[in-house]
Amino acid sequence: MTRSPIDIDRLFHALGDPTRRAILDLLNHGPTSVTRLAGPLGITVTAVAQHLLILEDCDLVRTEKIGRVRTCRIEPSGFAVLEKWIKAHRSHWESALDRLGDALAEDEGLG
Amino acid sequence: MTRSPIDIDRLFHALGDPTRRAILDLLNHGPTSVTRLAGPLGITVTAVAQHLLILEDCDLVRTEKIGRVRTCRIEPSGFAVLEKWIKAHRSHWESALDRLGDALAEDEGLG
DNA sequence: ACGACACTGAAGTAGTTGCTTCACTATGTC
DNA sequence: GACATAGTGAAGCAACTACTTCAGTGTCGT
Repeated sequence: MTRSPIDIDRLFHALGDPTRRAILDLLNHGPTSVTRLAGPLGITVTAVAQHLLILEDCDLVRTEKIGRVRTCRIEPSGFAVLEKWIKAHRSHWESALDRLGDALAEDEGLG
Repeated sequence: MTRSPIDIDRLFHALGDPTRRAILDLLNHGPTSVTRLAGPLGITVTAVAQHLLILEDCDLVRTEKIGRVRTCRIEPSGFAVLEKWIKAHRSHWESALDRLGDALAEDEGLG
């Protein structure tokens, strides 16, 4: 339904930050709380909460607050969008490889 | 280990900008010059050159200056790094799907 | 040689980002 | 009820980003 470029824009932007990828790595070991994320990352819970908003916004993470604890976990649908983008572009850079081969065969003639 | 090198950091950051992805889209139609990129993008050649430095830095684009014209083309190796990162992380969010399916089923659209 | 062309380098700027601190609410425990 | 715990909201700040303009440098056509 959402095939706008804004989707992939937010997705790449979210993944472009090392702290956010570190959060994803931590969540790969299983769901955990905001405070338990902040510890190993060496930043405040406020900072983690801000990152989580961004990660949730592009469906890389899903969070659910039960009582006073917000439990965070990996949300696969965001990654699916990423894979879709790559799949859509793979043919192009594969053909770039072919073109390189052609260029090597014909050597020159570009302008 | 899946400890992210600086490589993937620059890669995601490069792809996080819509103008840079637009440059890649233009280059998908074949190699072209800096000036010919600047036109459809509606920005100055200086801005394009700055983007190209970033794209070259993470091997998404390769450029070659012949005479006074710098010819830019898709460089597949950067995309290969991206695919490698995804391949390394896919199992994690697939197991997240399993965990989710085991826990409960909220309605969420996944194509 | 001269001017048009393609690009480069430096410097500046408005807007964004990642993080902080402080004050606050809501929940669990005694 | 009192206190600690878990997280939220607002405001502020230093660093960064994407662009610009202006002044070059090198190259091509005539």
